[in-house]
Amino acid sequence: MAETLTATALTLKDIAREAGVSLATVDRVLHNRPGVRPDTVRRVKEAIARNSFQPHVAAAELARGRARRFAFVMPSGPNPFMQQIEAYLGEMAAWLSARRLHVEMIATDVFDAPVLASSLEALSGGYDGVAVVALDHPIVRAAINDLVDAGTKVVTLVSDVPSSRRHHYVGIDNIAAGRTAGALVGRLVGQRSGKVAIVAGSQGLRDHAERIFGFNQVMTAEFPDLDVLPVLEGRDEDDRSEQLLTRLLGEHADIVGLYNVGAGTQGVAKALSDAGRHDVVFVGHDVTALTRRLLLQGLMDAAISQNPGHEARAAVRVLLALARGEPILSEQEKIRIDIVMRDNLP
Amino acid sequence: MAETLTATALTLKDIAREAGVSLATVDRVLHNRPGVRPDTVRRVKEAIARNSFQPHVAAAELARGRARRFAFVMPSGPNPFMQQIEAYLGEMAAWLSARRLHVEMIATDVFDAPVLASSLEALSGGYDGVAVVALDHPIVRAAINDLVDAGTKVVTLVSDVPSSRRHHYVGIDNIAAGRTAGALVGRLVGQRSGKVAIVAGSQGLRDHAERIFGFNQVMTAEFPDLDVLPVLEGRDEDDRSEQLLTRLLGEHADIVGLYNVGAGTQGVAKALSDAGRHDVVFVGHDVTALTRRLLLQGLMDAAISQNPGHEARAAVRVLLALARGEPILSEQEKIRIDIVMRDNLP
DNA sequence: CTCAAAATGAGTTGCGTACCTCAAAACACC
DNA sequence: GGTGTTTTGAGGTACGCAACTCATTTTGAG
Repeated sequence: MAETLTATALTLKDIAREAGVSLATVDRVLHNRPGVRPDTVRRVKEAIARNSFQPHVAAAELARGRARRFAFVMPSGPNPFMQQIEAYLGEMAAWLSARRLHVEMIATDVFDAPVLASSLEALSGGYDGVAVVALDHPIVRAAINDLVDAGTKVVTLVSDVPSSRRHHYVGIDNIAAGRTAGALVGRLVGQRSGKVAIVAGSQGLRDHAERIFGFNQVMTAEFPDLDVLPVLEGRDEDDRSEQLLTRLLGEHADIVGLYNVGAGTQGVAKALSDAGRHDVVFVGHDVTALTRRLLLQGLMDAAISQNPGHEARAAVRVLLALARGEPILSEQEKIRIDIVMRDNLP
Repeated sequence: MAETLTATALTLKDIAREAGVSLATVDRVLHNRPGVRPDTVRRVKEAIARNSFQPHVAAAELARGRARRFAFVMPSGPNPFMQQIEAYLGEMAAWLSARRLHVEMIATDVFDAPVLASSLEALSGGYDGVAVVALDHPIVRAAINDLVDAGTKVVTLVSDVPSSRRHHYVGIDNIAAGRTAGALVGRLVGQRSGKVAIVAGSQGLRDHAERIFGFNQVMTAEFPDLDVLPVLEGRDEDDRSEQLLTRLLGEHADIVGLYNVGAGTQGVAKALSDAGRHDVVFVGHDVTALTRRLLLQGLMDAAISQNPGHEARAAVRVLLALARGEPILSEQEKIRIDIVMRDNLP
């Protein structure tokens, strides 16, 4: 009836006795310090495994003395999504402080590869962990690898650099996000047939390109009656997005669906609204003050959300687990693709 | 450019000096131990607040020595959702063990109020925290309150007992879940008009009643063309749900939507399938092996999910935070209502 | 067998808090 | 002013581990 999920608590001393060595040797093995014969290492590790020994996190943390320092390298300029991440980190202040963790925000131009790379290089040595919203570019990749080689734990945030040796990626699967958007547009359009517009920041951005790819995948395969128009590149700017979309709406009276891949939402909404096209199914990304309002008004139909709060906390937890050498709870740290409609607005 | 989110680390000794008292007195204040003059308490608390002092979690945890014991009181019998929660707790074994936390699963008949109540009473004193899937019944409420009075931290899981003095509820807002289901059915049905069926376990279950309430709210307000039929009570059993629904489908040729509020999904799917009614928009709850298959097949259109992994972890984290006297990260522990369609299946 | 190098043992200190004891001081009351 | 009670101080021990020193043992090469 009652079943215990955890073992009884052993200490390093017990492991030392078990392995027939001294505490000092166990310590050397545990921290990969030199000067232990391979055979002895094996014996100690076996004793650890045999008893499924876990070092007491609290004791280890207390003993190491120094506080840990993490840096969050984020885009400069006003970006609501990033501001939310920052705000959520602020909410964790007490949590961080109780664990003697220091988190610093570092703003830089993450869209300029050399600038970003030098910002990263500048961090070397000073931090135990770095979370970075990274551009996928060779020079950035090299900077990340340098950090990793210097012993710093690195996680990419929101936008990944899969070719680098970063320890972890905290963000969504953008192809799946695009697919989800496609399915939503297609399903919500219903019986009608017509054209579907796409507004993106730039097809050069990895995440945007992936979303568009996923979106087209679904549209082609499942909604052949819907005709996807060429992508408008609004550069995530409101004005430009509005102009481009306004022109497109004028050219095509039969647009029934719209996928806004990135930011520039304000402009997209204005174009739709001014053209009186409230019937167009409008799917976009992220829950912000603006998209929340648009959803409630009914102008926007659904938002694909990646929960900035979760991303911020996951990044911190992953960096901490990496720094401590703990395993990562991958299920917990995986960022899910949330579909947000009016009635499940968080 | 760089901005620090945390303060520098003080210790209790610093606070003692600041307040002009001894360490012992600070300790007494911090742990609400008797024998300190109100005026002195104030001075100490002021010093703590003035420096926004946070006790070092690791040190506190180490010093207290005893491990913490938590109990999870869950339904006996084969319930896939509960099995998932249990599985996720198993995945946390290393995490729990590194923090010297002991979690025990206790199976009982949670649908029998007296049985559940006595199971709860039996826990008194033995545990630091209890998570319980609770029926909302006066005798259960009393048992929960007794636990709370005995100093045990109590969280309700999945199903709440709001009238009790439980410290926290880990689960979704079921009215909002019902509303979301309603919006999905309405939107996915599209232009068509017709009837909508509801299959529930029982309207006596709080969570089911709340979901139906939310569902009807949305249908009435936003989809007047859809006619909601009386609720079928399938008791969460496959056979019964299938029979009832099969009859209903026979009686009404114009059913265009279906909301399955609880379990019995297998039966509901069979009824739909056997009747050849693949066109009916089918929205249900929870992502299990079955609903996953149905979503991929296209027989089911969307599942409202409450992420059992998140619930399991949140319950543990909340109990731990309560036991330590730490603040709860409410954003983090809030269980979101996930809309799962084929393309964002987790 | 010798000797240096490598491996290991033994021990210490400190991290910040909890929890405890005992004595001293302050206070209230008559 | 004396009494008893309440409040406070001073100090110690323990928690489990990290990180270090230094002495001792073992090993392997010549």
